[in-house]
Amino acid sequence: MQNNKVTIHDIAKALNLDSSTVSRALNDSPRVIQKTKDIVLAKATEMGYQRNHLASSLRKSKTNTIGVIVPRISRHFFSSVISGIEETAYEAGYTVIICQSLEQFNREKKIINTLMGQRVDGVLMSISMETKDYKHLEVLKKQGIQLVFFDRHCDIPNYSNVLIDDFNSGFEATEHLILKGCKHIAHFSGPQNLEIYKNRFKGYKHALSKHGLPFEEALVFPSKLMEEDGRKNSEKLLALPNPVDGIFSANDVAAIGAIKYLTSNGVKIPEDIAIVGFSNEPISTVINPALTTINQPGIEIGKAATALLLRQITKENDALDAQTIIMDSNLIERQSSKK
Amino acid sequence: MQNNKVTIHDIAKALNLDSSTVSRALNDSPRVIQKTKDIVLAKATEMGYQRNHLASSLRKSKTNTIGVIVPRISRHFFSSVISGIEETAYEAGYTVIICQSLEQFNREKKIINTLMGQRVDGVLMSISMETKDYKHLEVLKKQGIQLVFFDRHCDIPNYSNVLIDDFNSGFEATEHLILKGCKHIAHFSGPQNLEIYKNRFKGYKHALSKHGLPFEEALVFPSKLMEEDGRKNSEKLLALPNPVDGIFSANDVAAIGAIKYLTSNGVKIPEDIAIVGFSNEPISTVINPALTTINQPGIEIGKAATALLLRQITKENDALDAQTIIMDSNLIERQSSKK
DNA sequence: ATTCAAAATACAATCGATTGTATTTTGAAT
DNA sequence: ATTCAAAATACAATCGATTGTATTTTGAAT
Repeated sequence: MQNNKVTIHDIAKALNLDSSTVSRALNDSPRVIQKTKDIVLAKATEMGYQRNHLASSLRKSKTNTIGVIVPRISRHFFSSVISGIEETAYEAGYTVIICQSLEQFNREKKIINTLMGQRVDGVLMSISMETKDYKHLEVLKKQGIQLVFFDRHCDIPNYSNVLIDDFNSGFEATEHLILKGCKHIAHFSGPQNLEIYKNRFKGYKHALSKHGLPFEEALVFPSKLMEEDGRKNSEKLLALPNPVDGIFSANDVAAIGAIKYLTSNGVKIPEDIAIVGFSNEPISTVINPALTTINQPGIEIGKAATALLLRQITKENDALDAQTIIMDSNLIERQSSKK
Repeated sequence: MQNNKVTIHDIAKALNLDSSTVSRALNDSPRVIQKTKDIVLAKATEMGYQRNHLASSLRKSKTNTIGVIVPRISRHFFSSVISGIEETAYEAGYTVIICQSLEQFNREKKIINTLMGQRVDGVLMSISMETKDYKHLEVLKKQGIQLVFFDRHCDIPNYSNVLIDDFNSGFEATEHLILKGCKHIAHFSGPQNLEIYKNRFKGYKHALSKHGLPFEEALVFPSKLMEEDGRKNSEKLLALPNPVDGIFSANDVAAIGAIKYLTSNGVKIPEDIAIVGFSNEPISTVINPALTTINQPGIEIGKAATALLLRQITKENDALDAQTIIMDSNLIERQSSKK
């Protein structure tokens, strides 16, 4: 009928006990006899008691809540990371608050503030494309809130990371194209303030140099890697005097844009231009031709990042050093590069 | 250096004021003179004060937090609804906690419990495919927590909903196939405990009867509408004595599975079999042939559901009746049905 | 029956912010 | 200078759970 807000005091009154005993009984404390625990538990269930998480957290100054910030949850890679995070967090009795920065620096800052106000015990994040300034992250750390980056990290000391080897994956993607016989390989690069895109780019350059191919600035197309960027880059690329025969795109979405534009303009993929993407988004298997890409183990990254964060949260002294965990990634060959 | 946990008491001490005055100053109360407000605000900023949301919510018994439960965030429809929810909630000063049931009834129940423990002010949800029992939702309501369904609702009285007209959309999808000349139209149906799938199915039947086509039980393929289900249904469907020339799938994912299976088995789409999906997932534009589908305005549904929930939360008397809002949906014609 | 350590439970303070009521300060009017 | 209502600020209780300390109860040993 009415607002059913049962507290431990109500249970205590009903049983002629003190609220402290009820609290200890509900928390299975050794200081309360089993018989009392049974009685309290039965009464709590009967009265529909729900522990007030706010009051409990306030008193313990521990919320058992972690915040997660991703650029956008609609990216399959991020939603699979989140699934991994939830699984590990849930097993450890933690609640997860998921937030999207939508690639906007201002939203990222506001989210950090909200999460601090909510007194989360820790934060897992992948920074936005616009993030170049890290003051908001230092504030977090100063508040004693643990922070672990996954995928899109910051190259600053004393922060923990769970990553894949972007340099090596970029290298692998590019070398794959070279081994397929490509000689003029373009690169769709992402914002260079993000380490991941910087490293994929470096891997590309390294593969060229290892195989004696010249690096040409004109073959590098920087963008935010949206589908539209993939189309526009492809248009420019077709206008180059020296025809391109391979593309390594720093993500799948831009690669998809390229495939759509190129095929509808009569370019044969992979015969004329072979393409490799990055992330193994589900659409990479649906597009025709299917897209060769680098698989990132999202769920495992989420689990590892959460496990690391929880270790940092529950350690007694704050002496646990920052660490970086590198997860395995691998190239999946599909039609778009099968020459 | 150390845990920077500034409270209103610290500010009060530093300024030789009472904490109540500091609290009122920070909340811009008319009971505090502007000069004092300025001083307090400056000091709060200087000391790096962050309001403790837990303490504030506990005292006010209002968290300004809403919980969102979706089957899975990786479905584009749901992530777009979430974007709409976040936008409206954020503008109104609410924080959003996003949870995934992963289509599991047990997870849904646990999530409801967690959200009650977190003392959310309201919940927006789309139920899981396994949900047939609504006791956990009644508990929510008894606790005085407002609930609004979107998309996957329950057909029980006194709950608010934001929906599209699934019956009519199912009708439109099927009639579209009929107008394209299809005579033997199969239906990939979803779990019939969910109203949306029941209504899409009803729409399908209505279209058949309106156009004088017989309804055949053998042409209905019930499943959980995963990609694999689409493949398996297609396999069975090809084995039917009377060849099918059209498919209305209750979601895009199963339709994609069908397109993949059928095209790789030499069936021409749309010439041999025309296909219509449901939801307008992004992959429906990437698949070849592109999939005709029903567009659901995710962002608008999210906004409308949140606005309705907030109205219910902030109304004084609990006399606001439950209401159902129907949002516009429309058929998008693509290659998969262009005969 | 009495003693007394151990076991069980009660008391009371606390987490940090809010808010109704009480007190002090301000400054215009005399 | 005094008065006094209005303005500003202080006092104290409170939200609900937790936890260190104090008190009561239990039951074995005498």
